[in-house]
Formats: sequence, structure tokens, C-alpha cells
Amino acid sequence: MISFQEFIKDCEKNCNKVQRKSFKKDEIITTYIAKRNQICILISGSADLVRYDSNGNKTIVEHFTSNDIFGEIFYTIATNNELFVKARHNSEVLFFSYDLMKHKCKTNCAFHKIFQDNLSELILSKVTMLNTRVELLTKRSIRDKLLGYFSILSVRNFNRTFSLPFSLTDLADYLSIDRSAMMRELKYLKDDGIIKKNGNKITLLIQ
Amino acid sequence: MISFQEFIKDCEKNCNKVQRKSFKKDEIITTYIAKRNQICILISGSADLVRYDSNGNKTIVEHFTSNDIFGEIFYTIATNNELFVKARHNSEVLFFSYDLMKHKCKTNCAFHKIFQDNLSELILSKVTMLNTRVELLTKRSIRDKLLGYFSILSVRNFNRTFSLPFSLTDLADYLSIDRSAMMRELKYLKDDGIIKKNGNKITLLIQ
DNA sequence: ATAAAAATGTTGCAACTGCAACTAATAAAA
DNA sequence: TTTTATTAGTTGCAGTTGCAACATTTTTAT
Repeated sequence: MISFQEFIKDCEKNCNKVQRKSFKKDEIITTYIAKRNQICILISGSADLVRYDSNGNKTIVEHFTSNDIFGEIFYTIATNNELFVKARHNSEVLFFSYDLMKHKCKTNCAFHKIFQDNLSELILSKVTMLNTRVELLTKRSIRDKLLGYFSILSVRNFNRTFSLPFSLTDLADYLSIDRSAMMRELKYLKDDGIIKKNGNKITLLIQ
Repeated sequence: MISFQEFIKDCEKNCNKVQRKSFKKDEIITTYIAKRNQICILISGSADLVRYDSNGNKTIVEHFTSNDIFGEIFYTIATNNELFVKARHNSEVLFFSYDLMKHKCKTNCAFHKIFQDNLSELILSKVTMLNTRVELLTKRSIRDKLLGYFSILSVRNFNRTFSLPFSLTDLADYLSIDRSAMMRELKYLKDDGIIKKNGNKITLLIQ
């Protein structure tokens, strides 16, 4: 899998069906509109999949970092909600067409072959990410959502102390909760000695 | 894709690496414990992926009907939560090992080939399902969750009137909300003339 | 057929969460 | 460097949701 990820980074050298583009902070990387069956892979930087619903509520549907995969192919747009991916930091992104990659390249290039062999694995990583997301969102209280998310970050970082990947405002949009209510709960968590907070650095003090 | 689904149903004739089993209502189809990389396909019937968290809250993580795919391979178990799939009706299920299916069959059987060719598509259907799930769960109120779910069922059924696939008690566990609060909201929706309800048959009256 | 269990339906009340409206602090732009 | 915009942090209040504790109906088991 690692070797595939390394390989991916050199993909334009391997296949002319792939495009690499750079994005500055806050630029829109792609908008989910038509069914272009686009697949994107984030090479470097970070980005968010953002949705605005009909009530104007913003949701950060997913947060992407290096090697994460996204694109229309993963999202059948049932509603009229606006859906786009926005760069959080300067980012580099690869663009493929799923349909083109699914079928053999005319030139029978090695890239196509390797991509096809690893496609399932790539999509499976997405499934895992989404399951984690569902697990967070099904938690019944703001406190449990926060602690659940902190626990994930703590495990990923091999450390009880970790940085939030985005601002507190965006954290609320990610957990699908009101920002002020979240701030209040963060205070309670501090008061109860469950977390320590210093800017966007959090430390889990229990368990 | 249809032909693949049809093909799948005859799979034991095609490959001895596949098992078909029948389950009675309420039987446990599989438990997500070890990383056996199991993939299951529901041939007939219906089933739920159920999770109990440390607070004893039950969540119906997913609801499966014919041709849906599930299994440990899709779920990296990060927490100690109990996770299992339970038959809602009498069901028939195919079991594969992802690892066995990934690699060529010793006998080079046709089933393996077709399975591999369609694996990505199969997993993509899972991603779509999960995205729909996330969209529901990020809705901010009980009313919006109910209407969002009803809208999905209405579209799937090509009809403003449809049956709920499970009991109201389970619907609450699926939407991750309190049952009595949900019942109250259902009453308000009726009072406001937004839905009509007759047992587990719902009709959307607006839009 | 009858008892037991599960699901539905209801309600008061308390707790939690969202909303609005601020101030303070920090970051970005002119 | 100063202004402007964004983010963080607070709080009162109202509305929503969860909890508990029922009664009623339906389903399942004996």
C-alpha cells in the first residue's frame, strides 16, 4: 500500500490520463455537481468537503489529509445541497476519471494496471473513514462527540496531547453541533478535569 | 451490474471459496470481532448492523436489504463496542474472505475474475450508502432527520407513500434519537399536515 | 386460548442544546 | 502600522430533546 501511494505521486509521468494541480489555501479544489465520476487524491496539504444545506447550515462532511481520496464518484448527490472541496492549506491534488481508469489504457500503461489493482483498497480506506464518521455522529451528546473525536486524534497521534486539524468554529461544523454550545461543553470538560486545552492543543487527562 | 448481482447468487456453483447460509429472523449473522476480512452479501431478506456503546445505547448503524454488502472488512473496530449483524427477516447470506477473493483462484475460476472486476463497484455502493447516512445524521433536528429519511424512502419507492423498513423503536435507534422525542415529533408532523401516518405506512404531504 | 413480551403512544419535567448578541483576542489585509 | 475580518470565548434565554414512567395495543410464545 505504501509503495502504491509513493507510486501515485509520480503518476503523471506514468499516464497522461491523470492531472496534477496545485491549490492555494481557501481555493475550491472541486465542486460536486454533475456525475463526472471524478476521483481526486490529495498529495499534500489538507482540505475539507463542505456542504451547505437548504437552511444555510454548514457541515464539514469530511476532512482530508495526505493520501486521502475524494471526488464525485463517492457521492451520489441526491439533494440540491451545495457540495465542494476547499483547500485548508496549500495543497496538491491528482485528478482522474474513474471511467478512464477502470478500463485498460490504450497504451496499456503500467500505471493503469497498478491503479486498478489498488482501487479496491483505496475505496476501502474511504469506507473506514466514513464508518468512523458515522460512529462520531451517532453519539448522543456534545460531550460524547468531543471525547470521541479527541480519542481518535489521540490514537492517530500516539499521544494524549494533539492539535486539532482545524479551528474550533470548523470543529463545530464537523461535529454538526452549535459552536457556542460546544465552547460551553469544552469549558465543562476543562472544569471537570477531563481535558486540558491550550489554543488548539488538547490533552486527554483520563482513561 | 445487474448481471453481476444475478451471477453472485449462483456463486457457490462457481467457486468453492464461497459459503451460502440461511438465517432465521433475529439470528445473528455475523459478529465483528477479529480482523477476518470477511465480506458478506445479503441475497434475500433484511438485516441490521447493530452497535451497543459503552453507555448501553443501541444504534442501528446500517440497514441492509437484498444485494447489500457488509462485513468486517468495511469496519475497522477502533472501540470496544459490540458490533453484530442481526437478521430482521429470514435471510440468505453469502460469505467470502476478502483476502481469498483478492488473489487469483488456484483453479483460475471464472467467478474469481468477475468478482474482482466488480469489487470496486460493490464497495462504491457501500460508500454511497454511508454518505447518505452521514447526510442524515448531520441534520440538526429530529424533524429534519425524520423528513430527510422519509424523503429517501419516498424516492426509493417512487411514491410519496411508503412503509418503514423497521419498527418505530428501531427507527429511533437508526436516527440516533430518543424514541419518545421522536414519537412526539411525529405527532407534530401529523398535526402540521406534513405527513400522514397509518401504522408503519407514511405519506409525505408536502413538496 | 391465554399469558408474556414487545412495540406504540403519551406526558411532565429536567437537562441539554441552539440562538442571539455580545466582548476579547488573534490573524489577515490595506 | 493600522484597520478589518475572523476566530475564540461568554452568557441569558427559549426551544428542543432526553429521561422516566406510565397506559395501550400488538405480536409472540406457551
